[in-house]
Amino acid sequence: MTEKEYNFTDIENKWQKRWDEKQSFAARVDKSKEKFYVLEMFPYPSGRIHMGHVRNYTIGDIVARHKKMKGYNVFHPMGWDSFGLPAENAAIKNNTAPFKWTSENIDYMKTQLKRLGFSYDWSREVGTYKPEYYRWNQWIFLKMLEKGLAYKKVSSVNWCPECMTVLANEQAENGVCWRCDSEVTQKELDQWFFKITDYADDLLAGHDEISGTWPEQVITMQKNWIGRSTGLKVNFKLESGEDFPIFTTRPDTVFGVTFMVIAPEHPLLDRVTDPKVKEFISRVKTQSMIDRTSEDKEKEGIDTGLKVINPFNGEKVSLYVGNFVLMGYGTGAIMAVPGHDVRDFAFAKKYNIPVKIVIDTPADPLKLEEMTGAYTGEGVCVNSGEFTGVNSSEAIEKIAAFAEKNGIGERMINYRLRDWGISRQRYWGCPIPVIYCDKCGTVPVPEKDLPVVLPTEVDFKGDATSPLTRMPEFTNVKCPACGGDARRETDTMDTFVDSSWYYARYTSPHSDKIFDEEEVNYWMSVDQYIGGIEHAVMHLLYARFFSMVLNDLGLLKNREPFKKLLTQGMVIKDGAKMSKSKGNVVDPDEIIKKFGADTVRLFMLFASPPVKDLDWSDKGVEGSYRFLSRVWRFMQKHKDLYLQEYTIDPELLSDEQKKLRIELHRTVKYVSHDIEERMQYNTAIARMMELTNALYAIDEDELYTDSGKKVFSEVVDKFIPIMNPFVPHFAEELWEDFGGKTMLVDVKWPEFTESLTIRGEIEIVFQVNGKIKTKMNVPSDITEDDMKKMAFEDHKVSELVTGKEIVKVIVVTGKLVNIVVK
RNA sequence: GCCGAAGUGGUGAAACUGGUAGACGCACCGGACUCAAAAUCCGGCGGGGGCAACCUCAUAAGGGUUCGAUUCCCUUCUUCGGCACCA
Repeated sequence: MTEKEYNFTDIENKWQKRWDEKQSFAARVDKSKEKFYVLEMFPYPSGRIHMGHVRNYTIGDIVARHKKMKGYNVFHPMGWDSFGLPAENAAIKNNTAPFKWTSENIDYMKTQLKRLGFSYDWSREVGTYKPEYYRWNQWIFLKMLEKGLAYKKVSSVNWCPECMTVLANEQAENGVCWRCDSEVTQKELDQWFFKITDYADDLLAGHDEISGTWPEQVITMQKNWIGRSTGLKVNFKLESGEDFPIFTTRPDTVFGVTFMVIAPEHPLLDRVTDPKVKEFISRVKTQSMIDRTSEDKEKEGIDTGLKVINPFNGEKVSLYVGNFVLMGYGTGAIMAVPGHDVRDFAFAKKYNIPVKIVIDTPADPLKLEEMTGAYTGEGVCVNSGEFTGVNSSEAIEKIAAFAEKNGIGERMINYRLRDWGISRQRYWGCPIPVIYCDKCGTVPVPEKDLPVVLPTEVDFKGDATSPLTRMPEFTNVKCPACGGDARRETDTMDTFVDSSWYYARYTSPHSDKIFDEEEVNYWMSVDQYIGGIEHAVMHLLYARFFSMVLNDLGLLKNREPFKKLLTQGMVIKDGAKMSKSKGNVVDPDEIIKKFGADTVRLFMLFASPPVKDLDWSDKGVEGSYRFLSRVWRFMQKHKDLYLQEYTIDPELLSDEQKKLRIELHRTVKYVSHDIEERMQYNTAIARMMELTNALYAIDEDELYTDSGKKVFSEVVDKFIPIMNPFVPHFAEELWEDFGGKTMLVDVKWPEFTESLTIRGEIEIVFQVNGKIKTKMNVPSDITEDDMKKMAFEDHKVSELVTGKEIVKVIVVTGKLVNIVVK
C-alpha cells in the first residue's frame, strides 16, 4: 500500500475552499449560545502581510477556533485601517490615486490572509476608507460637536516653510523636514480637538475594571500618559493687583519662593516692551517643540522686570520667562523654589537668584552656603510663618486648607493628558464635516447630507499639500444655514479616529444606522483583543475614550470595549525587529510556498510564548515541518487500524497500551489547560510532540491487537481535533482520511478523563538537608507514611541519617521526602 | 533621571501555587538504512572530576528568608520598553 503524501498546497487550497463554501465562520446572532468576540488589530494595507501580522493573526485564530470547538458562538472579523499617509506618499511618488493603490493592496493582502487559513467572517469586513464606514466617523463627530466634545482652537504644529505643509511629529525628527531637509518651525493653526480630557477620570476609573485582564504594563503606561496630579492653585498677585495663579504639587514649599517663571507663549507677555525680553521670547518661540523639549536642553530665561507678590508672606519676587515652562500645562506659569526643586536650583544658580531653605532636617540641618543641589525630601517646615515646625508632608494638606479658607488658592487636579488634536492637513483621510460661512461662521454639515465624500479622482502635482485645497468642486458649497456661498473644511481626521470604534462597526458593517442594535448588543464587548504593545497608549486609549462616549450616547452597552487584552511580542531576526530598513524581512508568501501555511502557523506559536519576542529561525521552521510530517506518516501508515465504533475495556489493555492511553489523556488535559488558562501555545505544542514521540516509541505489535486498535482509534479521535486550532488544514485532511463525517471546524473539543491522566508509577526523591540523595519509582497512589518509611529504609539515606538528631521530616505527597538532621 | 519588564545550556525555550533545573525544538556528535547522499529511524548532548556506580558546581553577581529558592525579599550589574523639563 502506498501511503498518501503530505501535499500541503493541495490540502490547504481544498480546505480553504470548503470552509468558504460552507460559510464555516459566518457569525449569526444566537441568544441560546454564549458568544465570544475575538479581535486582532486590523492592518494598514501597506501592500503585503508581514510576519508580525502572521503572528498576531495566528494567535487570534487559535483562540477563535478553540472557542468555537468549545461550543461558543464565535465572532472573528477582519478589516482594513485604510486611510493614512503611506497611500499619499505612494501617490506622490508614483502618481497613482490613493484609492486605487489602497484597494489593490487590500485585494492582495486579503488573499494572503485567506492563504493562511484564518477563520474570519469576511461578510463583516470593514474598510475605513469606504464612505459607508467613514460617514459614521462624521456622524460621531457631529454628535460630539453637539455635546461640546469637539471644538476648534488655535494650536501650534510642525510646519515646513519650504513644502508649505504641516508635518507629523515623526516627519519632523531632529527639527528638520523629512522631504526637503529645511528647518521645521512652529505654526499656529486653527484645529479641531476632541475633549478627551473630560474623560480623564473615567479612563482612569475604567482601569479598575480591566485590571487583571489587561497587561499591567499597558495600564501603567496609560496612567502615566494621563498623568493625574493633585495640588494647589495659588493666587499670586502682580504688583498691579491682577491675579497671577500658578499650580503646584508642593504647597509645603510656598514660603521658599524666590522667583516665578512664565511660559513664552503666555498672553501676559504682550505688555512687555523691553526689547531684550521680546527678542528672547521670539527666539524661543521659533524653536520647534522637539528642540525645546529635547534631552539635556539647557534651561534658559530672562527677567521680565515684572514683580509678583507671594500671598503667603507678602514677599515680592521677580518674574522670568523660561523656555522650559509649558503653556499647555497648569496655568502656564510656575512658582520657583530653588531650595527644594532640582530644576529651580539650577536656574537660580545660573541667574544668581537667592535660595531659601523652608524645609529642614533637624538631625542634620541644611546649610545654605554648602548646598550643591536642592533638598527635595521630607522634613520640617522652617521660615514658613505659622507653619514653621509642621512636618512637611502634613503641611501640604494644612497649607491647602489655609489657602482655601483665606481665598488665596484652591485645590486643583491637573492632567498631563491633552485634548486630542484630530485635524490633519492631509488628503487621504475622513473629511471633517463642517462648512465655513462668512455670515454664519462654522456650520456643521446636516446629518442628512452625510457622508461628505472624499473625492477619489485627484491630482497630487507631485507635492505634499492636500489636493482638496485645489478642488473648488469640493470646497465650494452653499451654507446649510443661510444658503449663501461657503467653503468646506479641507482638513481630514487623524486616522486614529477611524480605529477608535471599528470593533463595534464589525457587528453590523452594512447597517444604515451606526449599529444594528440587536447585533451590537449581542456581540459587544470584545472578549479577547490581540495586538502589538506599540498601541498601548494611543490607539488603546482613544478606543476606550470613544467607547465611553458611545456609551454616553446610548449606543454601546458597556464603557470598556476590550475585556481582555493580549499584547504580543515582536518578530525578531538576527537580533533586530524585522523591517525593510534592516533588510531582515522574511516574506510569508515564500515560507507558505515552501512549507505550507500550517507549518508557518505552528512555528509562530511554538518558537516562544505570545507575550515574548519571537526569534525567527529557518531551522526552527523546518523543525515544525518535520513534526507535522512525523504525525502525518504515523497516521497514514496505521490508517487501517482505525475503528469507527469501539469501546475500550481497560482490563484488557496491556501495560504499554495503558501507558499510551495515559499519555493521550494527559496531552488533552495539558493542551486544553495551556490554551484556556495560560495562552501559552509553545508548551501546548511541546505536549503534542511528546505524544508523537510516545506513538513512535511503542512497539508496533501493540497496536495491531484488538485493544491496540481501540487505543489507536482513541488517539486519532482526540489527537487530531486538538491539533485543529494550530494546523487546521492538516487536521481536517487527516480527519477526513479517517472517515470523519463532520468537518473538524464543527467538531467538539475532546474531553479527557482525569483518572486516566495519572501515571501508574511516579518518580519521587529523597533528600537529606534539602539535597537530593536518591530517586525512586513508586506507585502513584503511594501514601505519605509509605514514602516516609521508604525514605528511612533507603540505604543511602539511612547511612546519612543514623546516629544524628532528626530535626524534622517533610513529606510532599507524590514528590519528595526531606529529612533534616543535625 | 523616574517608572516597568527581563537576564536559565552552543541555541529558541520549559519548570503553572516555593518542591527532581534544562520538558519540547534547533544545532552538534554517534549508530542503523543506502553503492553513496538526502530523507527517515534509534541513541547521546550544562560545566568539572572519576574506569565506574557516583561525586560536585551551576538559573547575571552578591546577600537574606526557608527543611528546600529559577520562583519570595534586599543590593549591584546588564539589556529592553515607556515617560522625560508636567511645576
